[in-house]
Amino acid sequence: MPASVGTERVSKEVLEDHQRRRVLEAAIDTFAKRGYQATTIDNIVATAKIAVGTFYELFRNKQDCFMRGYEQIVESGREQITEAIPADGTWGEQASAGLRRLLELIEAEPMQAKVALIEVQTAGNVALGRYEEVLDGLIPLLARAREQSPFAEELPLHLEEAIVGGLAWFLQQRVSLGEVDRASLRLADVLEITVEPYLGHDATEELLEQAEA
Amino acid sequence: MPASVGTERVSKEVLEDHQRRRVLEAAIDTFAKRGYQATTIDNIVATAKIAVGTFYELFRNKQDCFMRGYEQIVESGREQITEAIPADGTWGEQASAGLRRLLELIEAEPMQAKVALIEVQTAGNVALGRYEEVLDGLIPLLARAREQSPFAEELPLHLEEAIVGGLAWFLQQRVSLGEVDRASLRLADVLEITVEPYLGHDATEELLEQAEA
Amino acid sequence: MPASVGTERVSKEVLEDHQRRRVLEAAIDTFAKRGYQATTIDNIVATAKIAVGTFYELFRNKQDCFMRGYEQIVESGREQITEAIPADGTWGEQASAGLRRLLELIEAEPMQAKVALIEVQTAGNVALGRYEEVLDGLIPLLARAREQSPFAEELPLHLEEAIVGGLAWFLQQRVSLGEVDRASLRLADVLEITVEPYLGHDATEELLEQAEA
Amino acid sequence: MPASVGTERVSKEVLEDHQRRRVLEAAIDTFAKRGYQATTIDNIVATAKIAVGTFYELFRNKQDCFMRGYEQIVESGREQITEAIPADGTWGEQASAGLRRLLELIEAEPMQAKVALIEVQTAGNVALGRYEEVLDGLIPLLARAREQSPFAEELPLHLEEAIVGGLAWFLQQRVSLGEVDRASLRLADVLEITVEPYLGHDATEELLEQAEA
DNA sequence: AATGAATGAGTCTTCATTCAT
DNA sequence: GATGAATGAAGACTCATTCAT
Repeated sequence: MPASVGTERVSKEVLEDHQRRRVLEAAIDTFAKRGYQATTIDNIVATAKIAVGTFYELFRNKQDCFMRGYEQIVESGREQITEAIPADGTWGEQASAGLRRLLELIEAEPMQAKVALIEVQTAGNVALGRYEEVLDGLIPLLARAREQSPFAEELPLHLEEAIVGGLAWFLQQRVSLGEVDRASLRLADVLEITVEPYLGHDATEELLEQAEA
Repeated sequence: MPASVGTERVSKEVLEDHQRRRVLEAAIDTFAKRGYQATTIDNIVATAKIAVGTFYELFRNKQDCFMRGYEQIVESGREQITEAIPADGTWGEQASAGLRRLLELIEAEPMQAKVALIEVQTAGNVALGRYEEVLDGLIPLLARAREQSPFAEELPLHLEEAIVGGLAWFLQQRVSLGEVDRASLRLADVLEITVEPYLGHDATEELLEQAEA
Repeated sequence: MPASVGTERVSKEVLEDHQRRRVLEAAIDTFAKRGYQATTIDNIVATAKIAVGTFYELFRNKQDCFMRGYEQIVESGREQITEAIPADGTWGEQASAGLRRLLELIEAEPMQAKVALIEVQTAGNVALGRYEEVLDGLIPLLARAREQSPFAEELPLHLEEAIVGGLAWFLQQRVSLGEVDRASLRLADVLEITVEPYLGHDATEELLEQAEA
Repeated sequence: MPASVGTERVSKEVLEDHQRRRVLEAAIDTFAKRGYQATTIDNIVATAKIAVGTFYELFRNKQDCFMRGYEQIVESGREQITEAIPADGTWGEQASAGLRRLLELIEAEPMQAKVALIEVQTAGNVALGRYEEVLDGLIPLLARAREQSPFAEELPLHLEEAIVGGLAWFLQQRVSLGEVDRASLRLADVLEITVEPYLGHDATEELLEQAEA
């Protein structure tokens, strides 16, 4: 009965995956509210309404749970941002669209944002290392702008690193203050941080007007 | 005997202060080596060669000990950097001199740097909040450059915030990789991140030549 | 439909019995490899390729499973040893044949030997009590030799108890070291422990020659 | 102040040792009453009237606690038995005196006897291994009798092993049934198991009369 | 003033057992 | 009849904090 077995197996894995996702949502909320260190397994299972044993069926331990939650946030964020980026746009248009979607995501899911931007730095060395990896992954995307930059010659060697750090810091500040609404978290500010160094003031203004149209 | 009592009290406080400083050094090393969360009171008192009771005589708890250590690092850093800044220089010269001293401090005391740049973010919300305050304290110092900037009109609203975040990120990366020597942690890179946005490429180059002369 | 029901019931019981036997083999292997305490129900069902629920259909709990495994080993051992004993031999010949078969069984099934001789002592008081019962069951078999012993008058009151303990200890040592091959586990040694006290040195030698012929 | 420091240190270690001994007594009682596996740290600390943390100050874990208890029993037993053995006696007289003292010890401290003879076999592989070592340590003491045995030529190769196992088994049975009084645990039986194989029936009888005189 | 032994609350983690499907 | 997901009780162990000396 290979077909039947196959179906069963798949549905089992799917079910487990589905539940893991559900529990991760609860876990992310808990991590966001209490902080990684202050969160206990009991807190998570109480929020997720599962038994302790079930938690350990789904995750190796608290660290594993956190990391999977982080990866889920990053992955889903990446997907949604990629979706928002027009394939045939200029670099500036793509950056603008992607960042706009990023801000929308933060506004829509501030808990996830808190975990992905703040708690990840407090969740031990593994998490911190992964966080650095994720941010470093943005560097090549930024670097592509150099080709089109009128100031290409003069751009600092570590510009991308500085921009990534600056953007992360800017967002982290807003998120930790709970200022995640459209009015506090403006595309203008974010474009000035990330795009203007490459394209200059005027081109950035134009992108902004385009985006708001 | 008010005078006598006064003297005793002062000398007692002075003594206690002196010991606290000594213990803080040990604590900072321990925090740097093991990470804030993994550090136990026992670890600290073992390194400092004091008794547990004495620790609680000097500090309210681990958090208090960490915060005082952090403040000590920040305070001593601020003093030494202030010392290095020429009172009669231009903003660029002052920034250059201050940052140069900062890099020297990081190279001289990598443990302190690790605590002040990395561990502070993992030591709970109080510490993280204070860290943000300290970084925000740099904003007005940077903002003073706007007056002298040829591009004053075009500078982004949140430029300072982005620069501070970018600088912190850049330094954090180097420190966490242990790359704190002169060759890895170059003044050129740091000036490009912090000064160039205000003064432009050429002026920054000049400052660099000046500094290396 | 009493006949039908009867048939069903019998066949059901037979089936269940068959499966239980199969599972017990897996359980015995697991107990031998991991030790009684370290063995979990999950270990057993994984080895036996059955579901947890099925395990509880077949056994009341881990203890019950172990005890049935132990009884199975003892029963099958008893049967095979009985088979090997010549009905018309002298006591010495019967003892020699039975012990020879015992050593062959240990060599053939070292896992079962480990469970029956070692793990049984660590599986709780019930198991230990049953183990003592089984060994005590050997006492009358040995005691039959008194009638034929030239030293009958002088034989110690508790000779059988001492012999049983001595034999068990000797075998336990070999099994726990994995020395269960013919060369390490010699009939000569075993006969000297069990038979010589009754029949003396020369008669035992003769039995040995007979056995090796 | 080296003397003072020295004194302090010694007294500290002595104190800790003293307490450990006190706790071990409680632990031995608990192990004897509930069995090794069923004994929890909480059981022990409740009986010893100490805090959990104190337990872990004194022992690495339950296993460590048990092993130290076992070693203490063995050591103290060895000392007292050695004391009881006349330096200038024949081997038979020494054996008789030593075994007599052993039986007295078992009667006086049945809890210790239970731990040293029974629970040790259920306390995991390390304990079982050490138990075997201790019993094996008796083999050379027994083997010394061969020199004086009239049947030296005919003695089985593994006689000592069998005697040790037989004696242990005999004692274990009595102890597990609680039959540890003089009437149940008779020197006569023990001498017949251990001495008679070497010296024969009559010499053993004589030793017994001597001992009871 | 300094010490460090003692405390016990708080967590993680395992695993026997149940029961809905 | 078989399955294995879910349960949660139970136990080991850590470590911040106190307090008698």
